[in-house]
Amino acid sequence: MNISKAATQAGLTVKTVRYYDTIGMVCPYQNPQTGYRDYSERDIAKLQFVGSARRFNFSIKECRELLSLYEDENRSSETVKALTMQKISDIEDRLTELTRLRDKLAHLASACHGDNRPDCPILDAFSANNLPS
Amino acid sequence: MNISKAATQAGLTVKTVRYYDTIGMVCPYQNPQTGYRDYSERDIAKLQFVGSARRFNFSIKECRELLSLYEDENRSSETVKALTMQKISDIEDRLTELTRLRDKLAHLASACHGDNRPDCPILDAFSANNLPS
DNA sequence: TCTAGACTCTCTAGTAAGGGGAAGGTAAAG
DNA sequence: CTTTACCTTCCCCTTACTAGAGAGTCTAGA
Repeated sequence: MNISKAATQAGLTVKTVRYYDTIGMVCPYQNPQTGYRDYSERDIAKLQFVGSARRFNFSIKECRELLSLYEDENRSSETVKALTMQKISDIEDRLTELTRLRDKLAHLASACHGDNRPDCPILDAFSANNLPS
Repeated sequence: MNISKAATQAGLTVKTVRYYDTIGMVCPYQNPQTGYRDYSERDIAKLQFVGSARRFNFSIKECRELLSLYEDENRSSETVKALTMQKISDIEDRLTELTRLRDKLAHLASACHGDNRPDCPILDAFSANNLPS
């Protein structure tokens, strides 16, 4: 299967699929005459797997780890679960941080009348070295 | 004031402060003999301002915009408020997305026993091209 | 068979926002 | 006067791709 069909099957772009080859994550057979890549069903499955994991916020490095577990017939599920729990924890940290930022910005915005007058509580807060700790 | 003191005052690293000079955001006087940067009080205030805005998740580009408003004596607050409301909206979109991801991952993790058996609902979900839409 | 258009390849460069570290000049303290 | 602590520029590294140039290849229709 050529690269554009492979990309479509996996819900990725051609550029991304090619990128996954260059970084050694999903490497299809490559015709030595033409240089064209040829994706097997197994390659497609791997692309889909990586695509899903990426959409679940796993980094490329983590995807590599998950992929090797995915391909290991004798794997145990504990490593996968640990990775996932860690990812959940990362996401929750980010959620906390973003929630706090939103609340602070909303507070500033509510104090700003937003009209043509030059005084602005938002800029005042920033210039006061107001750190969103 | 030398760059390391300026950085400390603004809660930034020296590298970051130097970077803000090279991209033309906060450019101090630079001694033509030694090449040393010399930060004025006004430069420090601008660094603090940018530092705060960055910590509030504004991009460099947005910081530039805010900074020019900050320096404009005849500004009106409506542009600042609009930028802030847009930023709040961006953050809320991200919050929604991350919350959905966390919930889906938590669901998968709860279905995974996480022991030494090789079957794993998390990997199964990924390989099933389960898209976190 | 020829050709047009669609597809593929590699390669370079760019993105955001700096971080790491080398090589070399300068300032301040003892 | 020397040591140490700064400072400078320069270049590469990071993440996860994306854009585009220039050139080769495949396929369908005339």
